[in-house]
Amino acid sequence: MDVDRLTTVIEDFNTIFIRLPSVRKFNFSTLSVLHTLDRRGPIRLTDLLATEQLKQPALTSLVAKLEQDGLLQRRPDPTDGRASLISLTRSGRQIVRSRHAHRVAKLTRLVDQLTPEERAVLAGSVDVLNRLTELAEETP
Amino acid sequence: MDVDRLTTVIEDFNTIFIRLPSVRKFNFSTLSVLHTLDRRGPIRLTDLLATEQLKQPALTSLVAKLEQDGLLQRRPDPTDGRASLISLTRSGRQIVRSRHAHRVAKLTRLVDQLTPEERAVLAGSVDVLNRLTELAEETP
DNA sequence: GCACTTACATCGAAAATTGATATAGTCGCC
DNA sequence: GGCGACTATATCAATTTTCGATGTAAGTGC
Repeated sequence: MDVDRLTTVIEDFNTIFIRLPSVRKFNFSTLSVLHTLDRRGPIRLTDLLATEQLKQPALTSLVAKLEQDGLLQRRPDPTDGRASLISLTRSGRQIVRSRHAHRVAKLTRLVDQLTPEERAVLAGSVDVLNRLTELAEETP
Repeated sequence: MDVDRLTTVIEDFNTIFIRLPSVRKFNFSTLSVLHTLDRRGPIRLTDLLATEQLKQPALTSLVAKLEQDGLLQRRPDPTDGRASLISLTRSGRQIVRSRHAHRVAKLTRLVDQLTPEERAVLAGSVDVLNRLTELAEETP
C-alpha cells in the first residue's frame, strides 16, 4: 500500500475537484464556512472557528457579512447568554447544494468514461474513504 | 454507482485532507500557486493564471512577492520576449514537499487503522482516481 | 511597417485578515 | 449572593490581498 502515491493522486485529483466555474464569486473562507455550517448544523462561533483557518475577528466579520447577505442566521444560544448559534438559511444551503450539484455533474461526466470494472472499483472505495474521514475525526 | 454519494464523501474527506497544521502561514492562493508550479514546471504567468482563481494583477503581485521571498524564480522566455517562465526554487519546492510529507504522515496514521481488506480496496482505487484526473484534463 | 493582439506591469481603491483589546455573560467557590 | 477567573464574541486600527482600469512593450498578420 503506497500511501505516498495515494496522497499525490488525491492532491492532483483535488485540483480538478475543488475548483468550479462559480456563478457567484465567494472566496475560499466563505465557501468553507458555508460548507461547515451545512454539515455541522447550528454551531457557535468558537466551535466553527476550530474548523476554519481564520482568526476569531475575521470569522466574526465574515459571519456578520453573510448574515447581512441572508446566507446564515444567528440565534441566541438558550444555554449560554454569551454565545449565539449560527446556521444556514435556505438561501445559504442553496449555495452549498448548488456547488455540490455542479460537482456531481462534473464527476458524472468523468465516471461515464470509465470502464465498468473501473466504476466498480470506485464504487467499492466509497465506504473506505468514508471510514478514513471518520477515523480522522476520532484520531487526535 | 452513486456519484452523488461519492461526491459527498470526497467533499467530507477533503475537509480533513486539505487542512494541515501549517508551520508557516500561507494563504490558499499561495499554496495553490506553489502546488501548480511544482506539477507544471516552468510556466508563463498567463498559463498559470488559467489554473488559479485570481485575476492577473493579483497573480502578478503574488508572484512578485514569492520571488522576493525566494520561493520561485522568473527567467525570460527564450521564445517570447514578452513572457517569462516561472518555476519553483529549491526553497519553494521544499515547502510543497514538506506539506506533502505531512499529508502522507497523517494519511498513514489513518490507513494503519484500516483492515487489510479496506487497505486493499483503497490501494486498488488509486489508479482509477488517477484515471479520473486524466479524464478531467482531457474533457472540455 | 502599420494596425491588432498578447503578455505582463502599474496604480488606486475595495475587501479580507490580523493582533490587540474591550465587553459582557458564566462558573466555581466561599 | 457576590467576587475573581474564565469564556464568547465584538470592535478597532493596521496590514495584506484582490480587483478593475489602464499602460507598455513585444509579437503577428497583412
